[in-house]
Amino acid sequence: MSRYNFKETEAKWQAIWGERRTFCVDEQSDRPKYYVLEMFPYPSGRIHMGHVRNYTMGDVVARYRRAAGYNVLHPMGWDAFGLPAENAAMERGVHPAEWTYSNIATMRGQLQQMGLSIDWQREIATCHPGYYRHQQELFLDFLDSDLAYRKESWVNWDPVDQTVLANEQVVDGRGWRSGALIERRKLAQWFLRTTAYSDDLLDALAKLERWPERVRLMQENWIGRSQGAYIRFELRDRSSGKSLDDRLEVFTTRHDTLFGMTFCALSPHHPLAAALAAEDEAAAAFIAECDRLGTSEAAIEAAEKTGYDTGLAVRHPFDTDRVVPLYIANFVLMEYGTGAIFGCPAHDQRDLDFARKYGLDVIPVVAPRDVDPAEFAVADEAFVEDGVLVNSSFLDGLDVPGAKERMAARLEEDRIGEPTTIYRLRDWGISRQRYWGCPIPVIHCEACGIVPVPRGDLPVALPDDVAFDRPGNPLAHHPTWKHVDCPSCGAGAQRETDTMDTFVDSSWYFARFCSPRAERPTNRDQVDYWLPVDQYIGGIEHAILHLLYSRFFTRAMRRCGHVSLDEPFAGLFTQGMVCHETYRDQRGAWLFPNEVERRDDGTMVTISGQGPVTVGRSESMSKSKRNVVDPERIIDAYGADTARLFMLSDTPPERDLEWTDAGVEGAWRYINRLWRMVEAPAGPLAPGDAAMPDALSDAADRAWRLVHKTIHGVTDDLDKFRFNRAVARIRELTNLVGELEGDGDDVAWVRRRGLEAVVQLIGPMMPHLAEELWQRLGHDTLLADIAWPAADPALLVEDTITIGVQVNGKLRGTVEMPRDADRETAESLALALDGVQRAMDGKPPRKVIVVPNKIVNVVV
RNA sequence: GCCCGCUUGGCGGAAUUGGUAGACGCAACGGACUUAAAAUCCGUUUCGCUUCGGCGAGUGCCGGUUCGAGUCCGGCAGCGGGCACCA
Repeated sequence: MSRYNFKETEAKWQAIWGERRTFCVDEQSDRPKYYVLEMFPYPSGRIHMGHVRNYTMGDVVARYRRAAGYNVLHPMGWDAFGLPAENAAMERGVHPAEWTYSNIATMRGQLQQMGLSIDWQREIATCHPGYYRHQQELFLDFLDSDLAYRKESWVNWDPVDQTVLANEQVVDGRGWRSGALIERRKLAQWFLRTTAYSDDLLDALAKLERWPERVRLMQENWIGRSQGAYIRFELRDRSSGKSLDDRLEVFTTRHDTLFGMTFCALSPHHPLAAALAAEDEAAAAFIAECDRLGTSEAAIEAAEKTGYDTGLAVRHPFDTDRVVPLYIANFVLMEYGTGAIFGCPAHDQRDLDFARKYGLDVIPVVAPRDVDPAEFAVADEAFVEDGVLVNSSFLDGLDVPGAKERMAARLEEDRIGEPTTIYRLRDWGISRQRYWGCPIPVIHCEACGIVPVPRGDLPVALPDDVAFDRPGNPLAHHPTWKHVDCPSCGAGAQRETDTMDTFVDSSWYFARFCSPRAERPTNRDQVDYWLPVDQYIGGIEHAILHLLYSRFFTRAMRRCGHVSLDEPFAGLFTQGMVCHETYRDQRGAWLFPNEVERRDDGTMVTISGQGPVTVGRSESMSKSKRNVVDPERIIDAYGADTARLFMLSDTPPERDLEWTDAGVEGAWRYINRLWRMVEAPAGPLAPGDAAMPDALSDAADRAWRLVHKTIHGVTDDLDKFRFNRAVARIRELTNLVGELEGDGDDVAWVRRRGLEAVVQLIGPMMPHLAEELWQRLGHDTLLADIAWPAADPALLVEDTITIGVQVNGKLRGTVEMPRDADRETAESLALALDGVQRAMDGKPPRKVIVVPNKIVNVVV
């Protein structure tokens, strides 16, 4: 018997699929369409295990749907713009384009080695002018539709590198590369009006039934629609008591607690705070201190709450003798509401922490129902639940919702406020002061203002001759690129040098795949045929931003006539990460898994010097911790099918997967076992065209029934993304078929049919091995072109079943009985069991619960 | 800090709608084959006790609902994802 040669076999079938164009799409098909898409990769250099997992899952879905009778679109492309290319340029002097295209070439080869059923004719790269020129057209459409606009906003500015930094690039208030203290700066930036669709993006979540509930929840919270009220307060100078002209407008969701207000606070970026800082050095210093936290909401909210007393006072609108101090506080966000709040420490934990720190009053105005209001006090924990309003004048005695309503009405009556709905969602800032991105196609003219680039002049292409030897945006430094004549008046003008956020690139690539070479961004016939994506697969880390931006983009594209639908992804699956143990040497330096080995006594040592190795817990594979395994090495050593099977076995796809050598070996052993079962079966196989024998022995019948149960179960599992269970079921069937003994016609027939079923069912997971075995079983049609097997419903139900018998809820035995036996039969069979009698200890049954075909529970 | 998840044997996990906890795989141990090793095949394997018939405990922790809870409810802990310029 020949050994399974995976190298030869995998190359052979990849060549055959390629020659026959097996996976190239045909829109003329009369089959129903099915669009399966995995999140396209960033071309970082080489594929990693996360890619292998993602694309294996997608390929299983694509191949399964194809077999199940669908016209499947399964494309691949490259999310090719972004910072790492510029970092490579700076660090190694290689041009971003060269670096990117060379990475793409490498990674394309690696993906092709995986044997994915991808239509490579549709490949796109977002850094290619053939892609981004259409993105520029979309931008111009959005500009025309008032969905794109320019405004000033705050950024993290690195004064040394002369660039804007992402929050993750700001470490302890300093730039990651330069080490310079970062500043907050206001910069004119381009925005997309995501908030135009706040309500729609929120309400439409309910219709995304094939999305994970938690993703919908996260998006709901992200959009953050809340009902509340604006309230305008009179401001006074605290020392003079004089009333000021300016009013302070706050937003609150707890207007019911207005009588518990003991202070007000401004965001450090509130215009009033800026005005105060202009005349008050201490205020300016405080604001500067707040700015050092950067723009990250996480950093701001996790920081200790601090404030600066402005010396101004706020007058209570209904208790007019009361004035409370006005602070500037680091935890008030300018981006949310009005950038100013009133503080009610008794009923908000953050306000309470702040009040305790600055010695402010705490006045409870909502008391729990079961407590005497006179006795009720707030200590370290704010009372945030519903209760009865107290100390609140015209609100006393109401519950929280009632008080909100009454207060809202009163605010409107007195014209000092009104109820409102606000959102946490902000417009999407897409400006990046970087080279390697899609140029924003506008021109700044001194006379005409902002002038869109005429559509006939698109694309606005990136210049190739750029230098990264000085700080700042290379496009801005380029000697000629930005100098153009104004399309409107012809005078000298300047191109916009900002490029787009790479999230823009990935917000419509799924639409471009439908007609990747079209002259316009989309071809309406094609997108109408293929969209929505039936199954989208990617990491949970994209649960909010990428998916929300894509949902927004689809709506915006619809408004501009490029697509006919709102929701791009009908089904979504979010996969877990791939993890590995971490290793460090004596000096604490991280080690790659292939630098260490396990000794017989179980301890780990370095291969080079046999030095001691500390094993850390398993974490998501990352270059920085070196706990990575290169997929190419696994594919070289064991083949793509082994890597694919391992990715699907054992761990449910939504959970994190632990990469282990032992698991890989297990997958490899199974492949060889299947190979042997076909190459050297334990007994004869019936001819391929043999008819079913008239009678089956018990063993053959049992195996034949399992074939059908497995087909049924695996089909259901694949529909529900339970790949690990599907693998387990196929292994069970493999075991039983392998155990079949004898050379009778019935056994020989079931043996053949069993093997064929195993090969067909494992096909989407291990396509190369399956094609090879299918051929060796005597078929001359590609397995990839064979219809998915169907289970015979008659073989799925058993005549006798075994159920558990409990006494007082504890299992005391099992009993076999005919399926759908009546209660009396079940009860008497159950009571007759030795273990049951023993457990009953002579006591009469008080009650016998019989759940047909499930369980009998005797209560004594 | 806020939002969202996850937690079952030595390990990855299975368990339909609340109905026999541990399928399938890994590892370990015992055996067969072999001059030997690898590979392969067979067997054992939740833990504790056991007179070997069984008995008791057990799904992160505490409590509740139920004839019956891994599954439902309340509280807690640990770990992870996201927090708007990484992709």
